[in-house]
Amino acid sequence: MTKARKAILARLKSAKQPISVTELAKQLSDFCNPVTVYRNLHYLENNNLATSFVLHCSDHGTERYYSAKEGKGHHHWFHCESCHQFIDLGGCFYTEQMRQFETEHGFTVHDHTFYLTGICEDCKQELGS
Amino acid sequence: MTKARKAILARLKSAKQPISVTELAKQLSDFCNPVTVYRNLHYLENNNLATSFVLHCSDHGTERYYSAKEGKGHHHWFHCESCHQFIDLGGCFYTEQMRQFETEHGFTVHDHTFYLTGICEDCKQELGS
DNA sequence: TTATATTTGCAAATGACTTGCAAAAAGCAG
DNA sequence: CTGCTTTTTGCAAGTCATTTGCAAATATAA
Repeated sequence: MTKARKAILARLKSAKQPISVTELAKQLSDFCNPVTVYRNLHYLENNNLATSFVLHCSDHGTERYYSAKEGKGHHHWFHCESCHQFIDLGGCFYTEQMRQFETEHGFTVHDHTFYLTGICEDCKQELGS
Repeated sequence: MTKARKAILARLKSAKQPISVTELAKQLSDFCNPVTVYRNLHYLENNNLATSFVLHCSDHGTERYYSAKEGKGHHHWFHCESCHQFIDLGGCFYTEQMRQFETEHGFTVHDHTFYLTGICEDCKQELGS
């Protein structure tokens, strides 16, 4: 495992929440090229060391967010469109419902996407709304 | 309302399922410029005549999909990554859960995204899997 | 430690989506 | 209708996330 790869994975782990490629590349800019970040994220995801999802945020547009895969199954998140922090909503609570949809409609689910966007508690206070 | 606008809205209505801007622009290519499609979709969404969401599909990448807003509240969809048809999962079933998350975490939800991707019944048979 | 395979950086491409600007169409007052 | 103001359109060009070709650099294996 190369040092760039190691650094990227380490940053994903320390982040404790999903992080966009743009942000990750910025943070590691002294360390490696953005292209290397993209390529290693693909590598990590293919090798089950990271997961990602695409999220659209009004400030930053549509971006893919990555997090380290460390045992604790699939999670869903709330994203604050003011401070851009994520809040963990806990483990995936849709497995059962997805099974139901599968039998009801006959399709096979390969993936699912769920996330919330809005304003977090702290930002609500700061913005006085 | 201009003829381009009318045509776009008509197509959204006749589609009965979300349609990507790319696809919509292709279908209306004899009729108006893609830029006009983009601009009118923004107009329609701002005026509550259309809704959209961002979906990532392995074949077509990340695109925004639009549908006409005709009374019948917020819906969620399954997207087949083979034939690229959508299957309606019915009205939104997350309102209650979202309220719960809001009180639990103190944030205010502005929007939520949920969709499934996979292979539909018909395509499973055709692909013999 | 040399030969082979993988990874990196750079430059350039892709593709969805946006924007500036001047011409064309739509609305509107008289 | 007709002239005038506002909105919309098309075109060209620009963003921005993400990908790709290629040759140099690094890692891995024999």
